[in-house]
Amino acid sequence: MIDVNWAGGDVTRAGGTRARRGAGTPAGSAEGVPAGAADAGTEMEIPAAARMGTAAEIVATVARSLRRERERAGISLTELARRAGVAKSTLSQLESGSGNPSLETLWALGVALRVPLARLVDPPRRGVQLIRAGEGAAMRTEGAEYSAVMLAACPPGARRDLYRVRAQPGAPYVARPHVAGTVEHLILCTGRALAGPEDEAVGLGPGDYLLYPGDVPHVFDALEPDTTAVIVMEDT
Amino acid sequence: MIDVNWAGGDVTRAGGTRARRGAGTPAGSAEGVPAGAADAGTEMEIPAAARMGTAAEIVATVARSLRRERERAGISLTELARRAGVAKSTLSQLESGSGNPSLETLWALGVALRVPLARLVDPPRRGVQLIRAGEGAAMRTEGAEYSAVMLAACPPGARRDLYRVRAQPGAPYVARPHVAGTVEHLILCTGRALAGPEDEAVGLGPGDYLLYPGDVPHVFDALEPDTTAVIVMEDT
DNA sequence: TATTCATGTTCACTATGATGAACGCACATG
DNA sequence: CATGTGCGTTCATCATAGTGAACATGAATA
Repeated sequence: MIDVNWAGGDVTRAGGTRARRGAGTPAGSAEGVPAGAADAGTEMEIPAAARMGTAAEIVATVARSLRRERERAGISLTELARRAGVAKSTLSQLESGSGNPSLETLWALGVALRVPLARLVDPPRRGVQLIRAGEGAAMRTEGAEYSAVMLAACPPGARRDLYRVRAQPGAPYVARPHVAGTVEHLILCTGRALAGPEDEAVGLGPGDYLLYPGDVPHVFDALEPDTTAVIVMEDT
Repeated sequence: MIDVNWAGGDVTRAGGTRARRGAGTPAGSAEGVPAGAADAGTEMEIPAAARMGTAAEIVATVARSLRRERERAGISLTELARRAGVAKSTLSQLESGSGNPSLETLWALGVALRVPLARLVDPPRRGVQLIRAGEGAAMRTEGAEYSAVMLAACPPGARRDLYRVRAQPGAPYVARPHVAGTVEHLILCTGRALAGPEDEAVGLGPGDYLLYPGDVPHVFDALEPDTTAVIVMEDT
C-alpha cells in the first residue's frame, strides 16, 4: 500500500533553481530521507530514499506530464496557456522542467487540460499481463488454510491492491488493522465464507459483494472447501 | 470516469492574496469558467463552473488536508515543518488557507506526512456495504448472455470501477474502447472464457487473471454456462 | 510564583514564480 | 519576395511564496 512506501524522517526541501538566471546555484536535489529513521510503528523496514524520489524529480515528472497531456489534447503550448490563464513563458518553463509551479497554477492547467492533479504528479503506465490460477507469489497462513495472491500492486498515485484469495475451512484468517483509511471490497467467487469486520462479520455466498473498513480487525473464515474470493484493498 | 468531470473552456488563474498584507487586495477567488466558452471540440455542454471548483477552493482543500493528515499523524505544526524542511510560518499560512504553495513545498510536506499528493488535493470518504448475488443494477446485452453489475463506482480522486460479471455462451460481448488510458483487470471466477483485446484475446479458466488495455476494442466470450468474473476498470 | 519549553501566529525581508514584451523561427498567403 | 501569423523561448520586471525572528499563549516544572 501507499504507506509501506514511506519511511520516517526529515526531508529538506530543494532550493529552487532559476535556470535562466545562470549557473552557480546549488543543485536542486533533495537530501533524501534518512534510511534509518523509521517510525517505531512501521511494520517494515525498506530502503527509503530509493523509493521516494526527490523534489527535483517531481518537478521533472510534472513537466513531462504537462507536455504529454497537452499533446494528448492536441493543442499548442500557446493555446493551453491561454486556456489556463497562464503566461506562455510560464508554461514553457514548466514543460522544460525549469520551474516550480504554485498550486493554483497547476490547478488552472489541470482544469484546462481536463485532468486531475494526481495524473500530473504521478503518471500512469500499462501493458497486457496474464497470471494463471496457481501462479503468483502466494501469502499463506501457517496451516495453509488461507492463501492470497497479490495480482496487481498499488501503482504510484493509485490507492488499491488487488488480491485473489483461496481458503479452506479451519482456522479463520484474522487480519490486523491496516493503515487508517483502508477499505476492502470483497467479492465471493466460489464456496461460502464469513467475512468482514470481526464484530460484524457477514455470511457470504457466490456473487456476494461486501465493502468494509480494513483499518479494524477483520476476518475471512471459509465455510466450504476451496472457497475463493477477490479482494480489492483500497486506501481512501 | 474522470474525464466526464471536466468541461471545456478557459480558466483565469486567481490572483494570489497575501492575507497578512492586509485588505485592499482584490479577492482571491477565481473568475470561474465562462459557461458559454466551450471548445468547438467539446463533446458535452455542462454547467462548467459548478462542477469544477475554483483555484481558491483547491487552496482551501489542501489547507484542510494538511491539517487533517498532520493530526492523523499526531504531530505538531512545528514538527511537521521541521520534518518537511519548511518554515513554521509557511505551514501555518498553508493550513490557514492563506497561501498558495509551490509544487516542491507540497511534495516535501507529502513526503513528511507519508501521503501522496493526490490525497492532499482530493480527500477521501467511506462505510460498510453489502450487495448480494443477483442484486444490483445489471447492465445486460440484448440476448442477456452477458450481464455486468457495477459494485463500486469510481469515487472522486480514485480511478476505478468494480464490476461483477456473469455470462452465457453465445454472442460474445464486444466492448467499444473506453477512455484513453483505461486498463482492465479481469479475474475469472467460474467457467471459461475468451477475453482481452479483440486481436489478442486469451483463454481463461478459474483463478486466471488478465490485465489489458481497455481503450481498444475488447471482448468477453463465455465458453461455458454461468461463467463469472470480476472486472476492475481503471483509468491510469 | 517564576522560569522554561513548546505551541502556533505575525512581521519585515529575500528569493523566486509569473508576467508581458521582445525575440527567433517556420509556414502560409498575396 | 515581403508580410502576417503562429509557434515556443528568453528577458527584465513585479508580485508573492518562503524565510528567520519576534511575538503571544499555555502547560509543565522547580
